[in-house]
Amino acid sequence: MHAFDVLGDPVRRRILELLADGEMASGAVCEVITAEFGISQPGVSQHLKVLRENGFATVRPEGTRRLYAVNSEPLRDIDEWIGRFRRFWTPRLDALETELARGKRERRLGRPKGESDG
Amino acid sequence: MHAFDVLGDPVRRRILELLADGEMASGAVCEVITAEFGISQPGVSQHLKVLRENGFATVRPEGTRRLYAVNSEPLRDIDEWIGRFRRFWTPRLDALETELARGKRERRLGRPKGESDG
DNA sequence: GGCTTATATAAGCGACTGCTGATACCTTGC
DNA sequence: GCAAGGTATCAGCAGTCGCTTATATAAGCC
Repeated sequence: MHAFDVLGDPVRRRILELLADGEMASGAVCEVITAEFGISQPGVSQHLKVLRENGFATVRPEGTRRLYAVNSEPLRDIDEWIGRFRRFWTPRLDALETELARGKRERRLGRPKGESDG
Repeated sequence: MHAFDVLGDPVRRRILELLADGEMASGAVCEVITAEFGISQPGVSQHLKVLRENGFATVRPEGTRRLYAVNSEPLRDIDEWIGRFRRFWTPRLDALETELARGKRERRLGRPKGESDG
């Protein structure tokens, strides 16, 4: 499943918003989602599974609970894809932001300047 | 259809990449997509329709041709949603980028400082 | 008008997704 | 061991999406 497909579902987007504020147990996520979307516990669990299997979330067991947290890598990939279009709404800041983005990428990947992504 | 659903399809993402380089006629898009994905002309036309109807592309007739171009608004919306998670991969530049983003939003919306998005 | 080119729409079908109810799994505490 | 709470998985079904073939629309040219 492609990252954009994962974010195509409003329930999954909402779960990520919840996790953005910090770790949450499956049950806590379930309470909120059940209230807001009216879907069942298995439904929520399946969405958590999709997030897990596509790298958007990590799990950590704690007793009988399972604590979920955001894993930002796929979101970063999406951000980079969107970056291709950013010049459409920030024509002036283009150069600065390209520089910032390049700096970030290099810090992350430990790569020398001037190598392309391919 | 939600913006993320629109981008969930690889064909539509590719079409947007093509349009990012400038206006293109339906037929020209069709040639590339047909070659790369092996789908028919109506298939491509249907994807263009989805992009149109969801505000990702605009059309301009020119003779018998129809010239498509990127409309960046929905992409900008996605960018703002992703922005909520940007601190996960750029913790240090957070403040600077928040400032940049705020500046952009105000320039775009003509709004005074301090009003929230809701 | 009639033919050609460029593009869009319609109808129908298969595949996939997301939901539910039922059930299995795993950890804790008695 | 057994019961209970917390969570994940299974089976099945309905709705949606994307594809194809066939057809319609519209502009240009003779």
